[in-house]
Amino acid sequence: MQTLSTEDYLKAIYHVSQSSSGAVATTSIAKQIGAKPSSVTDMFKKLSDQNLVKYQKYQGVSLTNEGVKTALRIIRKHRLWESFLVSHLNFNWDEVHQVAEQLEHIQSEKLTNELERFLDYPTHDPHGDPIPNRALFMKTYNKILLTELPVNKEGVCVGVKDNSSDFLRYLDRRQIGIGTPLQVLHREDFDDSLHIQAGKSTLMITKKTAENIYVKP
Amino acid sequence: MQTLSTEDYLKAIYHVSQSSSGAVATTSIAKQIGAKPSSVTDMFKKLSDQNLVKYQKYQGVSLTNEGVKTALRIIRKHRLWESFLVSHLNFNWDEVHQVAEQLEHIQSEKLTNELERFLDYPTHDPHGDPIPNRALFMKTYNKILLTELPVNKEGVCVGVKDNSSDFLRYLDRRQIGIGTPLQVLHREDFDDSLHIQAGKSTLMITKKTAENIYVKP
DNA sequence: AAAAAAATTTAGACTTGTCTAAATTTGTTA
DNA sequence: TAACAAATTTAGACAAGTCTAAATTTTTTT
Repeated sequence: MQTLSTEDYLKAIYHVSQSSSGAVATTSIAKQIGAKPSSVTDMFKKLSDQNLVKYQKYQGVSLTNEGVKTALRIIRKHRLWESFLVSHLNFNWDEVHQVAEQLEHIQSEKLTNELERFLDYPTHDPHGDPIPNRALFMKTYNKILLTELPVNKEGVCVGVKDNSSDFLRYLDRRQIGIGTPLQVLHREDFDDSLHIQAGKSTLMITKKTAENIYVKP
Repeated sequence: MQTLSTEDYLKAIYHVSQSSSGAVATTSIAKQIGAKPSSVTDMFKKLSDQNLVKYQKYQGVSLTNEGVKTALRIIRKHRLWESFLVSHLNFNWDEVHQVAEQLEHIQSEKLTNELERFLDYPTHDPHGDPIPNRALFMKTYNKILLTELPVNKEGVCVGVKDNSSDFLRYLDRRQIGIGTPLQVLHREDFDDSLHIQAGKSTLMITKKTAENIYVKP
Protein backbone atom coordinates (compact mmCIF):
# COMPACT_ATOMS: atom_id res chain seq x y z
CA MET A 1 0.00 0.00 0.00
CA GLN A 2 1.33 3.41 -0.96
CA THR A 3 1.40 6.68 0.92
CA LEU A 4 -0.13 9.85 -0.51
CA SER A 5 3.32 11.08 -1.35
CA THR A 6 4.57 8.00 -3.17
CA GLU A 7 1.35 7.97 -5.19
CA ASP A 8 1.92 11.57 -6.20
CA TYR A 9 5.46 10.77 -7.30
CA LEU A 10 4.44 7.73 -9.31
CA LYS A 11 1.79 9.71 -11.11
CA ALA A 12 4.23 12.54 -11.80
CA ILE A 13 6.82 10.12 -13.15
CA TYR A 14 4.22 8.53 -15.37
CA HIS A 15 3.08 11.86 -16.81
CA VAL A 16 6.60 13.12 -17.43
CA SER A 17 7.67 9.85 -19.01
CA GLN A 18 4.70 10.05 -21.38
CA SER A 19 5.72 13.46 -22.70
CA SER A 20 9.42 12.73 -23.15
CA SER A 21 11.62 9.78 -24.01
CA GLY A 22 14.23 8.01 -21.93
CA ALA A 23 14.65 8.14 -18.18
CA VAL A 24 12.85 10.75 -16.09
CA ALA A 25 15.14 13.37 -14.57
CA THR A 26 15.15 14.42 -10.96
CA THR A 27 14.56 18.07 -11.80
CA SER A 28 11.54 17.41 -13.99
CA ILE A 29 9.81 15.64 -11.11
CA ALA A 30 10.88 18.34 -8.68
CA LYS A 31 9.12 20.88 -10.88
CA GLN A 32 6.01 18.74 -11.33
CA ILE A 33 5.65 17.94 -7.62
CA GLY A 34 6.79 21.31 -6.35
CA ALA A 35 9.61 19.91 -4.23
CA LYS A 36 13.36 20.36 -4.11
CA PRO A 37 15.55 18.02 -6.16
CA SER A 38 17.09 16.59 -3.00
CA SER A 39 13.68 15.49 -1.78
CA VAL A 40 13.06 13.87 -5.13
CA THR A 41 16.29 11.91 -4.88
CA ASP A 42 15.20 10.61 -1.48
CA MET A 43 11.89 9.49 -2.87
CA PHE A 44 13.49 7.86 -5.91
CA LYS A 45 15.42 5.66 -3.51
CA LYS A 46 12.31 4.69 -1.60
CA LEU A 47 10.40 3.88 -4.79
CA SER A 48 13.35 1.89 -6.01
CA ASP A 49 13.39 -0.13 -2.78
CA GLN A 50 9.77 -1.00 -3.46
CA ASN A 51 10.58 -1.99 -7.05
CA LEU A 52 8.24 0.64 -8.43
CA VAL A 53 10.99 2.40 -10.40
CA LYS A 54 14.38 1.51 -11.82
CA TYR A 55 16.83 4.05 -10.47
CA GLN A 56 20.47 4.64 -11.28
CA LYS A 57 22.31 7.41 -9.51
CA TYR A 58 22.57 10.53 -11.65
CA GLN A 59 20.63 8.79 -14.43
CA GLY A 60 17.02 9.39 -13.41
CA VAL A 61 14.23 6.82 -13.05
CA SER A 62 11.87 4.79 -15.16
CA LEU A 63 8.75 3.02 -13.91
CA THR A 64 8.74 -0.74 -13.57
CA ASN A 65 5.70 -2.70 -14.73
CA GLU A 66 4.42 -2.60 -11.17
CA GLY A 67 5.08 1.16 -11.06
CA VAL A 68 3.13 1.74 -14.26
CA LYS A 69 0.22 -0.29 -12.93
CA THR A 70 0.17 1.68 -9.70
CA ALA A 71 0.29 4.98 -11.60
CA LEU A 72 -2.52 3.91 -13.90
CA ARG A 73 -4.70 2.87 -10.99
CA ILE A 74 -4.36 6.39 -9.60
CA ILE A 75 -4.98 8.03 -12.98
CA ARG A 76 -8.02 5.80 -13.41
CA LYS A 77 -9.47 7.05 -10.15
CA HIS A 78 -8.56 10.66 -10.90
CA ARG A 79 -10.33 10.66 -14.24
CA LEU A 80 -13.38 8.75 -13.05
CA TRP A 81 -13.85 11.24 -10.22
CA GLU A 82 -13.41 14.17 -12.61
CA SER A 83 -16.11 12.68 -14.80
CA PHE A 84 -18.42 12.25 -11.82
CA LEU A 85 -17.90 15.80 -10.63
CA VAL A 86 -18.80 17.21 -14.03
CA SER A 87 -21.63 14.87 -14.94
CA HIS A 88 -23.45 14.75 -11.60
CA LEU A 89 -22.18 17.46 -9.27
CA ASN A 90 -22.32 20.56 -11.48
CA PHE A 91 -18.58 21.10 -11.58
CA ASN A 92 -17.10 22.88 -14.57
CA TRP A 93 -14.15 21.20 -16.33
CA ASP A 94 -11.81 23.85 -14.97
CA GLU A 95 -12.80 23.18 -11.34
CA VAL A 96 -12.35 19.44 -11.07
CA HIS A 97 -8.62 18.96 -10.95
CA GLN A 98 -7.92 20.07 -7.39
CA VAL A 99 -10.68 17.93 -5.90
CA ALA A 100 -9.78 14.92 -8.02
CA GLU A 101 -6.21 15.23 -6.74
CA GLN A 102 -7.62 14.36 -3.33
CA LEU A 103 -10.16 11.78 -4.43
CA GLU A 104 -7.63 9.82 -6.47
CA HIS A 105 -6.02 8.62 -3.24
CA ILE A 106 -9.12 6.96 -1.82
CA GLN A 107 -8.41 3.28 -1.43
CA SER A 108 -11.29 0.99 -2.31
CA GLU A 109 -11.43 -1.17 -5.38
CA LYS A 110 -15.14 -1.60 -4.92
CA LEU A 111 -15.63 2.15 -4.83
CA THR A 112 -13.67 2.67 -8.03
CA ASN A 113 -15.40 -0.09 -9.92
CA GLU A 114 -18.87 0.88 -8.74
CA LEU A 115 -18.21 4.50 -9.64
CA GLU A 116 -17.19 3.36 -13.10
CA ARG A 117 -20.38 1.35 -13.43
CA PHE A 118 -22.49 4.24 -12.13
CA LEU A 119 -20.95 6.51 -14.79
CA ASP A 120 -21.63 3.80 -17.38
CA TYR A 121 -18.03 2.96 -18.16
CA PRO A 122 -16.81 6.27 -19.54
CA THR A 123 -13.76 6.07 -21.81
CA HIS A 124 -12.68 9.70 -21.50
CA ASP A 125 -12.71 12.34 -18.80
CA PRO A 126 -14.04 15.91 -19.15
CA HIS A 127 -10.75 17.06 -20.67
CA GLY A 128 -10.77 14.31 -23.27
CA ASP A 129 -8.10 12.24 -21.53
CA PRO A 130 -8.61 8.48 -21.72
CA ILE A 131 -9.75 6.62 -18.59
CA PRO A 132 -8.00 3.29 -17.92
CA ASN A 133 -10.56 0.52 -17.55
CA ARG A 134 -10.51 -2.13 -14.86
CA ALA A 135 -7.71 -3.94 -16.67
CA LEU A 136 -5.89 -0.59 -16.86
CA PHE A 137 -6.27 -0.47 -20.61
CA MET A 138 -6.89 2.93 -22.23
CA LYS A 139 -8.68 3.59 -25.46
CA THR A 140 -6.65 6.22 -27.31
CA TYR A 141 -7.70 7.69 -30.58
CA ASN A 142 -5.28 9.33 -32.93
CA LYS A 143 -5.66 12.97 -32.26
CA ILE A 144 -3.59 15.84 -33.65
CA LEU A 145 -3.02 19.41 -32.55
CA LEU A 146 -5.27 22.00 -34.14
CA THR A 147 -2.11 23.57 -35.60
CA GLU A 148 -1.61 20.40 -37.61
CA LEU A 149 -5.12 20.24 -39.03
CA PRO A 150 -4.99 21.04 -42.77
CA VAL A 151 -6.87 24.17 -43.81
CA ASN A 152 -10.55 23.53 -44.55
CA LYS A 153 -10.45 19.96 -43.25
CA GLU A 154 -13.20 19.26 -40.72
CA GLY A 155 -12.29 18.06 -37.24
CA VAL A 156 -13.75 17.70 -33.77
CA CYS A 157 -12.22 18.91 -30.54
CA VAL A 158 -11.32 15.81 -28.52
CA GLY A 159 -9.01 17.18 -25.87
CA VAL A 160 -6.76 19.89 -24.55
CA LYS A 161 -3.06 19.86 -23.80
CA ASP A 162 -3.06 22.68 -21.27
CA ASN A 163 -5.42 21.85 -18.40
CA SER A 164 -5.05 25.15 -16.56
CA SER A 165 -8.17 26.91 -15.33
CA ASP A 166 -7.20 30.00 -17.28
CA PHE A 167 -7.06 28.16 -20.57
CA LEU A 168 -10.19 26.10 -19.94
CA ARG A 169 -12.23 29.15 -18.99
CA TYR A 170 -10.93 30.94 -22.07
CA LEU A 171 -12.22 28.07 -24.18
CA ASP A 172 -15.57 28.24 -22.35
CA ARG A 173 -15.86 31.89 -23.29
CA ARG A 174 -15.07 31.04 -26.90
CA GLN A 175 -17.63 28.23 -26.68
CA ILE A 176 -15.08 25.58 -27.51
CA GLY A 177 -15.37 22.29 -25.66
CA ILE A 178 -14.98 18.55 -26.13
CA GLY A 179 -17.07 17.60 -29.15
CA THR A 180 -17.11 21.04 -30.76
CA PRO A 181 -16.63 20.79 -34.56
CA LEU A 182 -13.56 22.77 -35.59
CA GLN A 183 -12.25 23.80 -38.98
CA VAL A 184 -9.30 26.01 -39.93
CA LEU A 185 -10.54 28.60 -42.44
CA HIS A 186 -7.33 30.52 -42.89
CA ARG A 187 -3.83 30.42 -41.51
CA GLU A 188 -2.24 33.86 -41.19
CA ASP A 189 1.41 33.64 -42.24
CA PHE A 190 2.32 36.92 -40.57
CA ASP A 191 1.69 35.89 -36.94
CA ASP A 192 0.55 32.25 -37.28
CA SER A 193 -2.92 33.14 -36.01
CA LEU A 194 -5.82 31.04 -37.22
CA HIS A 195 -9.29 31.93 -38.41
CA ILE A 196 -11.43 29.00 -37.46
CA GLN A 197 -14.99 27.78 -37.57
CA ALA A 198 -15.97 26.59 -34.10
CA GLY A 199 -19.46 25.16 -34.09
CA LYS A 200 -21.61 27.83 -35.63
CA SER A 201 -19.35 30.81 -35.05
CA THR A 202 -16.13 31.87 -36.71
CA LEU A 203 -13.34 33.34 -34.67
CA MET A 204 -9.66 34.10 -34.54
CA ILE A 205 -7.27 32.29 -32.22
CA THR A 206 -3.53 32.55 -31.66
CA LYS A 207 -1.00 29.86 -32.44
CA LYS A 208 -0.50 29.32 -28.71
CA THR A 209 -4.18 28.50 -28.31
CA ALA A 210 -4.25 26.24 -31.32
CA GLU A 211 -1.33 24.17 -30.15
CA ASN A 212 -3.16 23.35 -26.94
CA ILE A 213 -6.25 21.94 -28.61
CA TYR A 214 -6.45 18.36 -29.82
CA VAL A 215 -8.70 17.47 -32.75
CA LYS A 216 -9.73 14.27 -34.43
CA PRO A 217 -9.86 14.86 -38.20
CA MET B 1 -6.95 23.89 7.76
CA GLN B 2 -6.68 20.63 9.67
CA THR B 3 -4.53 17.58 9.11
CA LEU B 4 -6.01 14.11 8.73
CA SER B 5 -4.95 13.34 12.25
CA THR B 6 -6.42 16.38 13.95
CA GLU B 7 -9.69 15.76 12.11
CA ASP B 8 -9.77 12.20 13.41
CA TYR B 9 -9.19 13.41 16.95
CA LEU B 10 -11.87 16.08 16.78
CA LYS B 11 -14.38 13.57 15.50
CA ALA B 12 -13.42 11.09 18.21
CA ILE B 13 -13.73 13.73 20.91
CA TYR B 14 -17.13 14.72 19.57
CA HIS B 15 -18.42 11.15 19.58
CA VAL B 16 -17.12 10.36 23.05
CA SER B 17 -18.48 13.58 24.47
CA GLN B 18 -21.91 12.74 23.03
CA SER B 19 -22.06 9.41 24.84
CA SER B 20 -20.85 10.63 28.21
CA SER B 21 -20.99 13.75 30.28
CA GLY B 22 -18.22 16.07 31.41
CA ALA B 23 -14.73 16.35 29.98
CA VAL B 24 -13.37 13.71 27.62
CA ALA B 25 -10.61 11.57 29.09
CA THR B 26 -7.29 10.85 27.46
CA THR B 27 -7.78 7.08 27.64
CA SER B 28 -11.18 7.12 26.02
CA ILE B 29 -9.75 8.90 22.98
CA ALA B 30 -6.74 6.59 22.96
CA LYS B 31 -9.10 3.63 22.69
CA GLN B 32 -11.26 5.27 20.03
CA ILE B 33 -8.32 6.33 17.85
CA GLY B 34 -6.17 3.30 18.50
CA ALA B 35 -3.22 5.28 19.84
CA LYS B 36 -1.29 5.36 23.07
CA PRO B 37 -2.40 7.80 25.79
CA SER B 38 0.88 9.70 25.50
CA SER B 39 0.16 10.42 21.84
CA VAL B 40 -3.28 11.63 22.77
CA THR B 41 -1.85 14.04 25.31
CA ASP B 42 0.43 15.47 22.63
CA MET B 43 -2.50 15.99 20.31
CA PHE B 44 -4.64 17.54 23.04
CA LYS B 45 -1.97 20.19 23.38
CA LYS B 46 -1.92 20.87 19.67
CA LEU B 47 -5.69 21.13 19.48
CA SER B 48 -5.67 23.40 22.47
CA ASP B 49 -3.11 25.68 20.77
CA GLN B 50 -5.55 25.96 17.87
CA ASN B 51 -8.44 26.73 20.21
CA LEU B 52 -10.35 23.70 19.08
CA VAL B 53 -10.51 22.18 22.57
CA LYS B 54 -10.30 23.40 26.11
CA TYR B 55 -7.60 21.37 27.81
CA GLN B 56 -6.51 21.22 31.40
CA LYS B 57 -3.71 18.91 32.42
CA TYR B 58 -4.98 15.68 33.91
CA GLN B 59 -8.58 16.86 33.42
CA GLY B 60 -9.29 15.87 29.83
CA VAL B 61 -10.67 18.04 27.04
CA SER B 62 -13.91 19.52 25.82
CA LEU B 63 -14.55 20.92 22.36
CA THR B 64 -14.80 24.67 21.88
CA ASN B 65 -17.52 26.05 19.61
CA GLU B 66 -15.03 26.08 16.80
CA GLY B 67 -14.05 22.50 17.62
CA VAL B 68 -17.67 21.36 17.52
CA LYS B 69 -18.17 23.04 14.17
CA THR B 70 -15.11 21.39 12.72
CA ALA B 71 -16.21 17.99 14.03
CA LEU B 72 -19.70 18.43 12.61
CA ARG B 73 -18.33 19.38 9.21
CA ILE B 74 -16.44 16.09 9.14
CA ILE B 75 -19.42 14.08 10.37
CA ARG B 76 -21.57 15.79 7.74
CA LYS B 77 -19.21 14.62 5.01
CA HIS B 78 -18.90 11.15 6.47
CA ARG B 79 -22.64 10.58 6.56
CA LEU B 80 -23.30 12.12 3.16
CA TRP B 81 -20.71 9.84 1.60
CA GLU B 82 -22.13 6.82 3.40
CA SER B 83 -25.52 7.70 1.98
CA PHE B 84 -24.09 8.03 -1.51
CA LEU B 85 -22.27 4.71 -1.32
CA VAL B 86 -25.44 2.89 -0.33
CA SER B 87 -27.92 4.70 -2.56
CA HIS B 88 -25.88 4.83 -5.77
CA LEU B 89 -22.85 2.56 -5.56
CA ASN B 90 -24.38 -0.69 -4.34
CA PHE B 91 -22.63 -0.69 -1.00
CA ASN B 92 -24.25 -2.48 1.91
CA TRP B 93 -24.63 -0.57 5.16
CA ASP B 94 -21.94 -2.70 6.78
CA GLU B 95 -19.36 -1.84 4.09
CA VAL B 96 -19.49 1.93 4.03
CA HIS B 97 -17.71 2.95 7.17
CA GLN B 98 -14.13 2.28 6.16
CA VAL B 99 -14.45 4.12 2.85
CA ALA B 100 -16.32 7.02 4.40
CA GLU B 101 -13.49 7.36 6.91
CA GLN B 102 -11.33 8.32 3.96
CA LEU B 103 -13.86 10.38 2.05
CA GLU B 104 -14.75 12.50 5.07
CA HIS B 105 -11.36 14.20 4.79
CA ILE B 106 -11.82 15.51 1.26
CA GLN B 107 -11.70 19.28 1.36
CA SER B 108 -14.15 21.03 -0.93
CA GLU B 109 -17.20 22.85 0.25
CA LYS B 110 -18.63 22.76 -3.23
CA LEU B 111 -18.21 19.00 -3.38
CA THR B 112 -20.00 18.50 -0.06
CA ASN B 113 -22.87 20.80 -0.90
CA GLU B 114 -23.33 19.43 -4.40
CA LEU B 115 -23.26 15.89 -3.07
CA GLU B 116 -25.96 16.84 -0.59
CA ARG B 117 -28.06 18.33 -3.40
CA PHE B 118 -27.47 15.28 -5.60
CA LEU B 119 -28.72 13.04 -2.79
CA ASP B 120 -31.70 15.36 -2.35
CA TYR B 121 -30.82 16.69 1.09
CA PRO B 122 -30.95 13.48 3.11
CA THR B 123 -31.54 13.92 6.84
CA HIS B 124 -30.21 10.53 7.95
CA ASP B 125 -27.47 8.15 6.85
CA PRO B 126 -27.84 4.41 6.17
CA HIS B 127 -27.45 3.63 9.88
CA GLY B 128 -30.13 6.10 10.86
CA ASP B 129 -27.69 8.70 12.17
CA PRO B 130 -28.66 12.31 11.49
CA ILE B 131 -26.76 14.25 8.83
CA PRO B 132 -25.86 17.84 9.73
CA ASN B 133 -27.15 20.24 7.08
CA ARG B 134 -25.17 23.10 5.59
CA ALA B 135 -25.70 25.14 8.74
CA LEU B 136 -24.53 22.08 10.72
CA PHE B 137 -27.95 21.57 12.22
CA MET B 138 -29.13 17.99 12.75
CA LYS B 139 -32.68 16.76 12.84
CA THR B 140 -32.92 14.30 15.73
CA TYR B 141 -36.03 12.39 16.56
CA ASN B 142 -36.66 10.93 19.95
CA LYS B 143 -35.69 7.34 19.61
CA ILE B 144 -35.48 4.70 22.32
CA LEU B 145 -33.71 1.38 22.60
CA LEU B 146 -35.74 -1.65 21.65
CA THR B 147 -35.27 -2.87 25.22
CA GLU B 148 -37.26 0.15 26.38
CA LEU B 149 -40.19 -0.36 24.02
CA PRO B 150 -43.24 -1.46 26.00
CA VAL B 151 -44.56 -4.92 25.15
CA ASN B 152 -47.04 -4.91 22.28
CA LYS B 153 -46.40 -1.26 21.43
CA GLU B 154 -45.62 -0.76 17.75
CA GLY B 155 -42.37 0.87 16.73
CA VAL B 156 -40.11 1.35 13.73
CA CYS B 157 -36.39 0.69 13.59
CA VAL B 158 -34.71 4.07 13.11
CA GLY B 159 -31.10 3.31 13.93
CA VAL B 160 -28.47 1.10 15.49
CA LYS B 161 -26.08 1.73 18.33
CA ASP B 162 -23.42 -0.80 17.34
CA ASN B 163 -22.19 -0.09 13.82
CA SER B 164 -19.91 -3.11 13.51
CA SER B 165 -20.07 -5.18 10.37
CA ASP B 166 -20.83 -8.26 12.41
CA PHE B 167 -23.89 -6.74 13.99
CA LEU B 168 -25.15 -5.12 10.79
CA ARG B 169 -24.81 -8.34 8.82
CA TYR B 170 -26.59 -10.19 11.59
CA LEU B 171 -29.48 -7.76 11.26
CA ASP B 172 -29.46 -8.27 7.49
CA ARG B 173 -29.84 -12.00 8.01
CA ARG B 174 -32.71 -11.35 10.37
CA GLN B 175 -34.18 -8.95 7.82
CA ILE B 176 -34.09 -6.04 10.19
CA GLY B 177 -33.13 -2.67 8.75
CA ILE B 178 -33.92 1.02 9.01
CA GLY B 179 -37.70 1.37 8.59
CA THR B 180 -38.56 -2.16 9.63
CA PRO B 181 -41.67 -2.20 11.88
CA LEU B 182 -40.82 -3.78 15.23
CA GLN B 183 -42.96 -4.93 18.10
CA VAL B 184 -42.07 -6.76 21.32
CA LEU B 185 -44.41 -9.71 21.70
CA HIS B 186 -42.98 -11.15 24.86
CA ARG B 187 -40.14 -10.42 27.22
CA GLU B 188 -38.56 -13.54 28.74
CA ASP B 189 -37.76 -12.87 32.37
CA PHE B 190 -35.37 -15.81 32.64
CA ASP B 191 -32.68 -14.54 30.22
CA ASP B 192 -34.09 -11.17 29.09
CA SER B 193 -34.50 -12.44 25.53
CA LEU B 194 -37.29 -10.93 23.43
CA HIS B 195 -39.82 -12.42 21.08
CA ILE B 196 -40.46 -9.79 18.51
CA GLN B 197 -42.43 -9.13 15.39
CA ALA B 198 -40.06 -7.77 12.72
CA GLY B 199 -41.92 -6.88 9.57
CA LYS B 200 -43.87 -10.00 8.69
CA SER B 201 -41.83 -12.51 10.61
CA THR B 202 -41.59 -13.24 14.31
CA LEU B 203 -38.26 -14.08 15.86
CA MET B 204 -36.27 -14.27 19.06
CA ILE B 205 -33.43 -11.92 19.86
CA THR B 206 -31.13 -11.57 22.84
CA LYS B 207 -31.04 -8.62 25.20
CA LYS B 208 -27.66 -7.66 23.75
CA THR B 209 -29.16 -7.36 20.29
CA ALA B 210 -32.17 -5.42 21.52
CA GLU B 211 -30.09 -2.84 23.30
CA ASN B 212 -28.30 -2.01 20.08
CA ILE B 213 -31.43 -1.23 18.08
CA TYR B 214 -33.13 2.16 18.20
CA VAL B 215 -36.85 2.42 17.60
CA LYS B 216 -39.30 5.24 17.25
CA PRO B 217 -42.55 4.33 19.05
C1' DA C 1 -5.41 9.32 55.58
C1' DA C 2 -1.94 6.50 53.82
C1' DA C 3 -1.05 3.10 50.33
C1' DA C 4 -2.02 1.12 46.04
C1' DA C 5 -3.90 1.41 41.51
C1' DA C 6 -5.13 3.85 37.54
C1' DA C 7 -4.71 7.64 34.60
C1' DT C 8 -1.97 11.06 32.66
C1' DT C 9 2.05 13.49 31.37
C1' DT C 10 6.99 14.08 30.31
C1' DA C 11 11.28 12.89 28.20
C1' DG C 12 13.58 11.05 24.69
C1' DA C 13 13.55 8.38 20.48
C1' DC C 14 11.90 6.91 15.79
C1' DT C 15 9.75 7.44 10.95
C1' DT C 16 8.27 9.95 6.96
C1' DG C 17 8.83 13.50 4.09
C1' DT C 18 10.71 17.67 3.65
C1' DC C 19 14.45 21.34 3.54
C1' DT C 20 19.29 23.86 3.07
C1' DA C 21 23.98 23.79 2.18
C1' DA C 22 27.82 21.44 0.66
C1' DA C 23 29.91 17.85 -2.18
C1' DT C 24 29.93 15.17 -6.27
C1' DT C 25 28.95 13.84 -10.94
C1' DT C 26 27.67 14.82 -15.59
C1' DG C 27 27.42 17.87 -19.61
C1' DT C 28 28.90 21.62 -22.24
C1' DT C 29 31.83 24.96 -23.93
C1' DA C 30 35.90 27.19 -25.07
C1' DT D 1 40.53 18.31 -22.86
C1' DA D 2 40.39 21.50 -19.16
C1' DA D 3 37.22 24.49 -17.00
C1' DC D 4 32.83 25.91 -16.09
C1' DA D 5 27.88 25.20 -15.52
C1' DA D 6 24.09 22.41 -14.53
C1' DA D 7 22.16 18.52 -12.42
C1' DT D 8 22.24 15.40 -8.80
C1' DT D 9 23.34 13.47 -4.47
C1' DT D 10 24.82 13.52 0.39
C1' DA D 11 24.80 15.16 5.06
C1' DG D 12 22.53 17.06 8.59
C1' DA D 13 18.44 19.38 10.31
C1' DC D 14 13.46 19.98 11.14
C1' DA D 15 8.18 19.19 11.85
C1' DA D 16 4.40 16.05 12.53
C1' DG D 17 2.81 12.24 14.65
C1' DT D 18 3.80 8.30 16.90
C1' DC D 19 6.03 5.18 20.44
C1' DT D 20 8.26 3.32 25.07
C1' DA D 21 9.66 3.99 29.61
C1' DA D 22 9.77 6.74 33.50
C1' DA D 23 7.72 10.31 36.37
C1' DT D 24 3.76 12.58 38.12
C1' DT D 25 -1.00 13.32 39.41
C1' DT D 26 -5.52 11.69 40.45
C1' DT D 27 -8.58 8.24 42.12
C1' DT D 28 -9.71 4.29 44.70
C1' DT D 29 -9.14 1.19 48.30
C1' DT D 30 -8.06 -0.34 52.72
